Amino acid sequence: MARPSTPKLSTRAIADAALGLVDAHGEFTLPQLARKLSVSASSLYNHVQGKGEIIELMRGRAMAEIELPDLGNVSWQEAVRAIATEYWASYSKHPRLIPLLTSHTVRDSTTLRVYDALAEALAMAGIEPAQRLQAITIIDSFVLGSALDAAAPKIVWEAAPESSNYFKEALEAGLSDSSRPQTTFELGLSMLLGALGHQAAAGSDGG
Amino acid sequence: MARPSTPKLSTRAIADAALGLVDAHGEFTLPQLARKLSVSASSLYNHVQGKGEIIELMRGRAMAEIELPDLGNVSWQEAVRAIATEYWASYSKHPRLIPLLTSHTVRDSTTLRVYDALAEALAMAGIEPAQRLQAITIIDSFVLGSALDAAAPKIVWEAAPESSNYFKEALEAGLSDSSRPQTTFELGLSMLLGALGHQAAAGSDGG
DNA sequence: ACCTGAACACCGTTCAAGT
DNA sequence: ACCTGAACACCGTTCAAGT
Repeated sequence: MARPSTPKLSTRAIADAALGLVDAHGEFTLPQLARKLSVSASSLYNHVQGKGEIIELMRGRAMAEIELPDLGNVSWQEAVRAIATEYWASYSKHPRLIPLLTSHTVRDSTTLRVYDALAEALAMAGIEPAQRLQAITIIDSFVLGSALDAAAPKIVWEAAPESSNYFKEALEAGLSDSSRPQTTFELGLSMLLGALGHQAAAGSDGG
Repeated sequence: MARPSTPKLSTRAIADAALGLVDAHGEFTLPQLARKLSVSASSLYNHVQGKGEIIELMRGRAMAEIELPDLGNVSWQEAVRAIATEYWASYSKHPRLIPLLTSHTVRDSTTLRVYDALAEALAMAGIEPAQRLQAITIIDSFVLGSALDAAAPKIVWEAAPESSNYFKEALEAGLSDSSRPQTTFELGLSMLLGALGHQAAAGSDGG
């Protein structure tokens, strides 16, 4: 019963099973993963270099869900908005995956195509290369931070007995809404888009 | 040689030693930490509940470096800018700590006072409680994401052989500058502050 | 090529024993 | 109260052995 005629494992199956564990428990170990796949832990090494590669496979699975807009049909602002929102949503579907991703360098092509699309939309807006990199970085930071913020069993929204009234009344006013993460993300994104619009307009005036 | 007359350990010493390991290696183990403190691993448990508490102690050490502005002397926008910049800077001093923090709930009072100060500055601007919580969340997300972005041996700035020209020329235009993370953060923060200013003005008009 | 089981060095945590 | 060393269950990874 050493080598089966049809393989029991594949990188796809490994990634999906691992993602299931992370969604459920916030972490995963190779013995857990192997058990879930009805296989021994050492078998995983026939398909994968180690635990790190499994994390990169999960990133790919999450990013694969992103559908990019057709850049020919919409304004650049709508394009950037759509890309950023898809990006945020795919992170938010697997919030507990994010902490695992942040300590790893990315080289995943599925992720890079999102940056490509962003760059193209910003170029459409007439934003010059140097400002374009800054804009991408700012949007990326906000998306990642927002997804993290939505992910973490958050601070602030639970315990602040000795806090100022300014903070407490803000908490009380904002708590109950379950769609808060989404609407807050969209508001912040609109702020950035508005500012990028001004910058693009000023650039085409002056330069 | 069991109990020394003067204790060899303290939570402060443990946190500082752990922070040194994380800064240097991006992670830490209890045996490593114990060795650095010339102590056995089990001794740590006389001062600390476990590894998780050590992470929280490190968060406190990082946040303790934040100096909050005197809110009486500056405009609310300058106050928010100063708070957010200090916050970002203290994360950025220990970039490799961030991934460890993101999977933990916060209850650290040193961190909460930063939110208090932010809330007060936004209240000064006349921003109502519900919008105040959104504004705090947006700023927090951007600060955290920007620090992470500056931390990670980043994607994008290395490998994109098959990328679009729009993206490549942005990369080429932006790479060489070593102060890029700081200036990009400040630009994004200004974008958000401008939008918050509009919102505050509109609120005081209408309401 | 692909799975197994034994083995290795390591980890976080507990606990009786010492002063 | 505070440190030690032995012990436990667990982890990631390697590798010879099987088909």
